[in-house]
Amino acid sequence: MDTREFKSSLYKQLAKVTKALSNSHRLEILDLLAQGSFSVEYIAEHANLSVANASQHLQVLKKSGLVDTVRDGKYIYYELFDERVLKTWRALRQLGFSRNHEINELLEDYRKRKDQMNLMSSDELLQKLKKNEVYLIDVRPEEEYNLGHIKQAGSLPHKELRERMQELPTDREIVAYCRGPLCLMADEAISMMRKEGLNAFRLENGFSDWLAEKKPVETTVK
Amino acid sequence: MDTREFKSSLYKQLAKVTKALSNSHRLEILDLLAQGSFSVEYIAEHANLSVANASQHLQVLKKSGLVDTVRDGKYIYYELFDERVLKTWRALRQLGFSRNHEINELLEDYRKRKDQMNLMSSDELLQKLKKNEVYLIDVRPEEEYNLGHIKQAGSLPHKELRERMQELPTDREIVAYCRGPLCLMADEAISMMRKEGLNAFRLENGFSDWLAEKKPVETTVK
DNA sequence: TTTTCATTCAACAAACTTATTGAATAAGAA
DNA sequence: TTCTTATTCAATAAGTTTGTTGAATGAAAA
Repeated sequence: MDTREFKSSLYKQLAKVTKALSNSHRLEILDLLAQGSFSVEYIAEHANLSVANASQHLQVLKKSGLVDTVRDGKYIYYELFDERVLKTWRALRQLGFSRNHEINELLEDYRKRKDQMNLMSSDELLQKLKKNEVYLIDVRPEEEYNLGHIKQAGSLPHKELRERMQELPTDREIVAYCRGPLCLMADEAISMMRKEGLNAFRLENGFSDWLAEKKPVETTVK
Repeated sequence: MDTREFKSSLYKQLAKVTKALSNSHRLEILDLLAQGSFSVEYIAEHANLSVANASQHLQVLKKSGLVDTVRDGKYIYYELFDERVLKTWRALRQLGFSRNHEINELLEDYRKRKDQMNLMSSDELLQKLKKNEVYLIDVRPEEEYNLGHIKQAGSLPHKELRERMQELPTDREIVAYCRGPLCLMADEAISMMRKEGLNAFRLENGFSDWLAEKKPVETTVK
């Protein structure tokens, strides 16, 4: 093997990883797996794919070494291979945001149409939590809340919000969060709560960034 | 546009960037552009592509916002859009190395066959440069040396090494470097010098990592 | 053992991506 | 203006990726 051939095969090997990242459904799956490990069925449902199709995408991610599997009973749980996958995904996401004007426009448009969105930074939230000035709710599905959530947050899944609205305090600021900046459950929750006259805010990013910033979390022990 | 549609289009936009990264030739081009800006012809020659093909790949990179162009006289120079592209490329490269066993095996095999490779870390090199204990050569093409090189390094392009071998000192350690860990010109140079009985080492990574570590560089002023 | 059911596989058509060719464009030099 | 030449474009064929369908696996439960 001469130098040129060798060089080409190096870049081809590297491209195996980037090819695995080059599909929008697989990016959405990675973003979901940043929350914890989930079964094929769960992933399929939450990424809006057929089970067979989700399974195929997951196998691509697995072959490239980005995710790993663990069997527990009847289910096979997929999870990110390690910290580095999360770190790279975050770098890519930021690059995508900065280099693609359309993404920012899309997000801004969306948030404008859903009332003017009230964002709170993670540092501000931390301050207010210390002083007990806010009521914090995690609007992700309960499975994800149980795997880990922001310390002091209660679980109020987006799907149950409408019928459980009366549990929320009317005399305090309410902050809602979900997975990350691309997760829209928090946006919908804020808009619903504001319509009811509640003083609701959205945590700027979400749980995956809270984790990355190494801020306090806790797990629901069964 | 409902939430599901909106979500899909967000991930599709993000995938535009990752798709641009999903080809081995484009990765090789990015690695080259980490050295400075170059014309289409130069890039084509150094990445072993036809000019038309290189032009097409460069346009893909440009459309995704990863690179930018500047015209100077007859030539159009392509360059990385900004620091973030470099940062993301480095994160991807590291992830690729860690997740793809074959890459490490390929590199190790290559270096073993080319005599046992003598690597020197960048901190060790910096120490020795201060004490004037090493003779440092940059084996990249002269164009790249002129755009920026490690402080105190002389230019001795890989192609000219054989006929200029007698310029090298026999009583000191010689350290050679090129673009980055995937650049093989330094490896070939070390192996050639060792055959001539010189005490030659390879800088562990290369110029792009030296830059990223913010170690001292200088530019050839014309 | 047999049944159940989460997951994977195999085959296919449709949609993309890629390298190659040769011609077109357009900026600078003569 | 005409010539030169770096770069891009357009057309094509070969190769790859994707989503769908329905059937096959194979581990756990009954």
